Amino acid sequence: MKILPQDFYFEDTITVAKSLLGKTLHIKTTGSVHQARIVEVEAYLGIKDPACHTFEGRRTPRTSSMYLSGGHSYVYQIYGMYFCLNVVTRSEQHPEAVLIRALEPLPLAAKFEKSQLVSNGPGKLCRHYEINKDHNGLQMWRKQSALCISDSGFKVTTSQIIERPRIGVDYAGDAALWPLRFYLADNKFVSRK
DNA sequence: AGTGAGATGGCCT
DNA sequence: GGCCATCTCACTA
Repeated sequence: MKILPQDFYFEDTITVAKSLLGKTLHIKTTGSVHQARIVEVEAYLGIKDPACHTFEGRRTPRTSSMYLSGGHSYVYQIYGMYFCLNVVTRSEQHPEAVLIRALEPLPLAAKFEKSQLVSNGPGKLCRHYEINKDHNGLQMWRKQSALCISDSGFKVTTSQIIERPRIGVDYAGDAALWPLRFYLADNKFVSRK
């Protein structure tokens, strides 16, 4: 299994976001290892992005891991009951990240069942895979981390990537319209059509 | 199908 | 005190 090296995450955030589509997320929980394909992401562009937690250089305890180098995880709690998983991009001087919005569980069962729609949303996937505050600030380029990402050879072409405005950021004015949500066309596990 | 509200609590001002 | 990068269920039609 080819773990993505840390410098994979040093590129510009939109490039990393698109490149993460089709990659495999490995989640180690107590006793078991899960794998899932990344099928939907969103880019958050740091200090000049009103939708981003680090807009205008905001730096708080919650967002401190966004100021780590690319390849670290950034997990935060939202609405008191959900967690969201991000992968930090670029360098310490550029607190940007990619939100993982949906996963396709692997291996895929022979028959698609609705009950398997457990990871088609940023909060749902963290709930299902038990990703929480303990998974904040991990080095995702190391295979011994509880979270890491590999390239399993799944091919994604540019024409398969749908670009849409991000979800749930209406407070961000114009930025709410920026096409920074990316997902795989025709994938059943994407959070919304 | 589409809309609206409630759950629920840490974080930031 | 108010805001949330969400999810689910109830209700309308």
